Amino acid sequence: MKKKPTDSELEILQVLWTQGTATVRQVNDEMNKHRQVGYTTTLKIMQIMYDKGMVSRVREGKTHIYRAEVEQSEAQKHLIDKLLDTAFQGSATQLVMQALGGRDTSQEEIDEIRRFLDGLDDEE
Amino acid sequence: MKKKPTDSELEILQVLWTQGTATVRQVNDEMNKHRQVGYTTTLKIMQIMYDKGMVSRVREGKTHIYRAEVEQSEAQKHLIDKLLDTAFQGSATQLVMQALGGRDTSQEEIDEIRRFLDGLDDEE
DNA sequence: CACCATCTACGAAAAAAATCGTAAATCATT
DNA sequence: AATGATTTACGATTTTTTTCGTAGATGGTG
Repeated sequence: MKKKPTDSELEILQVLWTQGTATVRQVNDEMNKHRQVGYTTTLKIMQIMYDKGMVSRVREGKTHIYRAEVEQSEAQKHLIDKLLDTAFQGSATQLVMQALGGRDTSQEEIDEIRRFLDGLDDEE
Repeated sequence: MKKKPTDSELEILQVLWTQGTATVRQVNDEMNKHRQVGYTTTLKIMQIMYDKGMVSRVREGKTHIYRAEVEQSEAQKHLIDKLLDTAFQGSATQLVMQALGGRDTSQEEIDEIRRFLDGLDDEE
């Protein structure tokens, strides 16, 4: 899966990632909480994703139950790579600081990141 | 500037951000270090960006000298917001960890982020 | 079994982005 | 002033993505 998912594809993947599996209707309902999209539009995109191998599906009665075939972490990594490349001149540090600044981050989260950083030290 | 720049626009902005100002040719040359793009293609996109107000330009002899009218940090913030929303379920922490893990981060950078986190504590 | 609601399949259209060819303008040099 | 190189302007084409209408299939219910 080399190529970057489109925005719509990402929206759909997101639903599948959190729900594990879902029908077109479930995905569409979920998307409509955020913005209005027609059912057949969602269906079409999911069919395209199926053709691309980004999702798999099994027939259950007359409906299809979909599952993401792209690892969330994989996709995230790609997107970050891309972002680093196109907007942060490759500096992960800059990205991290921008992600944390200008956004309210709870103390727990900050601590969690500290522990994460501690883990990084050891590995090298 | 509410709307997200396209990928090509970002590539161009990136050059302008680092160089300060640049002609179409300079931008195009820079882009061709990474991938092959025709001169008129770059020109066209920069003209579109000019129409959108994303860049400004001054005439210097027969050429135009362009400058980004979008703050890099502004654009970065938007992009991160978008990314958080579409691929990280809104968790900045997850994004940060993904950005740092699976990538080799130097000790200095880690320390820099630590100091940055220390700064965040105080503010609350 | 007929009806109804819901689903998938298919294709076309619309919208958004990217690419490039051609022509006209500009400038430097002869 | 004519030539040549480089630039901008403009428009057309192509490609990618999104959207949706319509038709046909399926399954449940009376």
